[in-house]
Amino acid sequence: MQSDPDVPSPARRRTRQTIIEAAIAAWVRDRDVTLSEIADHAGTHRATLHRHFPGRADLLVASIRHSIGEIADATEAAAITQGPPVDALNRLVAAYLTVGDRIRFLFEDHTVANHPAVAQFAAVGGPVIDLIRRGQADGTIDPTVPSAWIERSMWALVYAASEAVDDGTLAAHEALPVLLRTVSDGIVRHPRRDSS
Amino acid sequence: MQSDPDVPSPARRRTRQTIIEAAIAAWVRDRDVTLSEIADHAGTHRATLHRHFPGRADLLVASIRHSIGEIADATEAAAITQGPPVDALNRLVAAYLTVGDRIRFLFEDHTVANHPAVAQFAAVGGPVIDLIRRGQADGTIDPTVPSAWIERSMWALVYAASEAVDDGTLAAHEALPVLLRTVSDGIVRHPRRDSS
DNA sequence: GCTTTCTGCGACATCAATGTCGCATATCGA
DNA sequence: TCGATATGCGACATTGATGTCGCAGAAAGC
Repeated sequence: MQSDPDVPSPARRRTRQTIIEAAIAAWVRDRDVTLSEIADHAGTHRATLHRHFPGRADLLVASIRHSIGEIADATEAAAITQGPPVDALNRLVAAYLTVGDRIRFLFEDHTVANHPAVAQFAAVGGPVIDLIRRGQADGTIDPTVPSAWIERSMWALVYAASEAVDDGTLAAHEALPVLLRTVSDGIVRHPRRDSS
Repeated sequence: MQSDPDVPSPARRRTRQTIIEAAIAAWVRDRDVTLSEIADHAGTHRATLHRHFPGRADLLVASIRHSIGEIADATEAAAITQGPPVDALNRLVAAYLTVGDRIRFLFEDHTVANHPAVAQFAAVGGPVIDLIRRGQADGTIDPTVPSAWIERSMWALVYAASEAVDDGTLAAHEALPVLLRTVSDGIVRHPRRDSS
């Protein structure tokens, strides 16, 4: 009855999403998980997984795209073109932390991070670099270091914070303030000029 | 003839070290390299590799121990129990950066990072936590965030800097100053109180 | 020089993950 | 209720990495 061959049935879409979700969760914990284990974790059968994703590579690409989409949505919601750069940056970091597991999935491993599908991610990074440069121009963000490094260090700290929450090093409620503090001001205090 | 069965021949030790070195270098780039490729990269034969390390797991453990040893040596050389905490911390970060590739090897992948052989690493981390607490006690290091998080964020930024040098985002000569700057002061500048 | 040791080389078996298929059953949508 | 679709299930072949072995040649040590 193919009402529209391009639009898969709702049921099919649901299992597809379930599998992707399970794959990301499993891959964050262990890059070497078996497709069987992913299928189990998704509450489905390995054969079904193969029906949705012919090969491991296909599932990987789908998971990457899904993650990038969510990170892009979060970035979008942070409205980083609005308001003072530092405020925007705080919103951005907070947004990143909410999708910390996706970020870890994308950058935990070079095989994934260097995947062609992640290259598309540069499109998401553009506005962020613009934001950083804007802050550097008005002096509110450190102009003495490359903007690319600022972006990189942000990612690194968000990554670390997300991981710290997962393994219990940080409590969920303290992660954001602690992260913002470290990103903004580092770890050294200068009592003479600023004792806060 | 066995002059001493516990002391392997010099030649044997050399190839062993060569293989370990090649393994770390290869694993940093790609967690899924074949033992054949590692052997090739070491300029030896796969069978020889198996003579030194019966299985992949053995080579992994040896590589982990080797890396931990070098990181421990670097930490030792930083003399972090000496002098003002902030100075010691700067020396420590600089020392970490010199062994950045080992650090990336150990923490790039959960399979390695959670390996029992890495647990021994807690022994290396003890003095670092002491250092951080010392700085928090005298007010030169941010006392408002957990010391474990400070240590974690240091690792994360060293990791990122080492990676940035490797992929060309940072030039080798600028990596250390940029890293120290970010670790110490974060990325936000506060013109009213400190315009440097 | 000679003996010991280590390495190069290639063959072989093994094993786990992957990918494919056919059929029965359950579930969804009209 | 009925037809189409999606899934569960298990069997099968394939493939690539791994680990083992024996032998011959090179290198190191005395």
